[in-house]
Amino acid sequence: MDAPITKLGVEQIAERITDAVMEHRLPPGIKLVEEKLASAFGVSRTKIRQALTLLAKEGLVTLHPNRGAFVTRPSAAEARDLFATRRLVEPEIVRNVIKRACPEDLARLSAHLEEEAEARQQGDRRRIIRLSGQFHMLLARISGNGFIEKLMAELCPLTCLIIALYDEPQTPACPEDEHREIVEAIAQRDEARAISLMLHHLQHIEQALHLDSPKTRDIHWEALYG
Amino acid sequence: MDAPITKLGVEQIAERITDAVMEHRLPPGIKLVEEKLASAFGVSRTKIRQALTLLAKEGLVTLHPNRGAFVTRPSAAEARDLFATRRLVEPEIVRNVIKRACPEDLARLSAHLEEEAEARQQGDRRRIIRLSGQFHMLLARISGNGFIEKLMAELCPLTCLIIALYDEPQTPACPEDEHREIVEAIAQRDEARAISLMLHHLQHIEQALHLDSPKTRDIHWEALYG
DNA sequence: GATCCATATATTGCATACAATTTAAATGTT
DNA sequence: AACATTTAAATTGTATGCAATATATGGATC
Repeated sequence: MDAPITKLGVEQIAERITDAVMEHRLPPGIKLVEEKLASAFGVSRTKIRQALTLLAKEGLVTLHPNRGAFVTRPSAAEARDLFATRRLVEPEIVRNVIKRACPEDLARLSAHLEEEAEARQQGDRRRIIRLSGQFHMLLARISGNGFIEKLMAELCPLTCLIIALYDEPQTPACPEDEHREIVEAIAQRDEARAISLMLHHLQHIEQALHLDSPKTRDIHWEALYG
Repeated sequence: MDAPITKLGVEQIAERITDAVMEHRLPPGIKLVEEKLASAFGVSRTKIRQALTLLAKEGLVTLHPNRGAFVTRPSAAEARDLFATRRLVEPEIVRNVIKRACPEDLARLSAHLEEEAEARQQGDRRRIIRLSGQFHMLLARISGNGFIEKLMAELCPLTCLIIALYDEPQTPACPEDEHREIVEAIAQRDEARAISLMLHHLQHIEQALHLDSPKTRDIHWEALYG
């Protein structure tokens, strides 16, 4: 992907691949050939292999024995389970954020909203999608529960994947400024409102998906290298 | 550990180690030397390494760069976060189990209770601890949400680890027959009662811990090979 | 032209070898 | 004896090589 200043660790490789998936640069179903990744990242296959097993554990990648690693294509059922989980967990995140957020945390949230606004103005759809996911990951981090943070760090990239599969091609990534409203409610310590906004936000994302129509969306190979 | 009939896969190795941790055969803080594990499982270090990175991602193992892999010693704060997460997730599991459990599932739960009773009668404390954890993992599996199942598959072994660190040495693993009561309430489709029992159950486990006294419990090396 | 089979290529799975680093032991000094 | 310093052993981190498997290619047959 680009020239390695210093040798990348397994985690960093996994993170790079995750970012690529979140930005829809790696579409669901695409095969990840170890050798290609190895030369791309300037490391040996051994490390790539470790990164891929990590990503497989996260569910972002699916391993087919003797056949290789593929970016996961979540089923509609899995998509529903994912949103059910997020509806369960994210209200708790909001509660804890309201309890524990210090001024610096709120500043970080504001800064993130700015980034999102910027990406939206520039029409940088890929960055919008990634940042939308990372907003929820940031909230999870601020909430202070490492287990929930880790869970969200898995669910958000998967959500991006689901959007890639089931969303209408040119839908605006995250409906408008719902993130900003959530942050405002948090800043005002209005728990009920913040939770309600969060749940509606999740509902909007899920409703925008076509989880019923099993459109076998294929990979646009030509667009990949266009 | 024992003779490999067929070559073990990475996740099987991770599973074996997880079981050993759940049964308190591998105490928190102990070092896992790659070479030792490799010869024990009859595979090369490459595979062990992959298994360890997996376990590290789960949090069951902590990787110190250039120094090796150690069974995690969860802090009191992490223990509290873990139980907070379980209190959030397990009621949802109970709800879904009541919704979706078919007769075979209930039979499986009964069978598990029998196993637990047997282990308790035999005074096999290690098996009791492992089975107690696996009861919750079984519920999670029956609940049908893969993400929650995976989460519980991480939290339960960690709970065993926390018990090893913070529980009084000879406390009865899981307080009596609370599992049986939960299963009964589930079988009767009594959601409110089942959730209440589950929450009390978790509370009992957590209350039995001494999360305040930071007793630096060391490893009893002599007992390990006694 | 489609289907089957054989061969060749590409890719994965795994163990091993070696360099880098840490830990333990040995030696010397105060 | 306690402490610092050097030397040796053990262990991790990484790349590479080779066998096993899967995929692709190229006829041969119908």
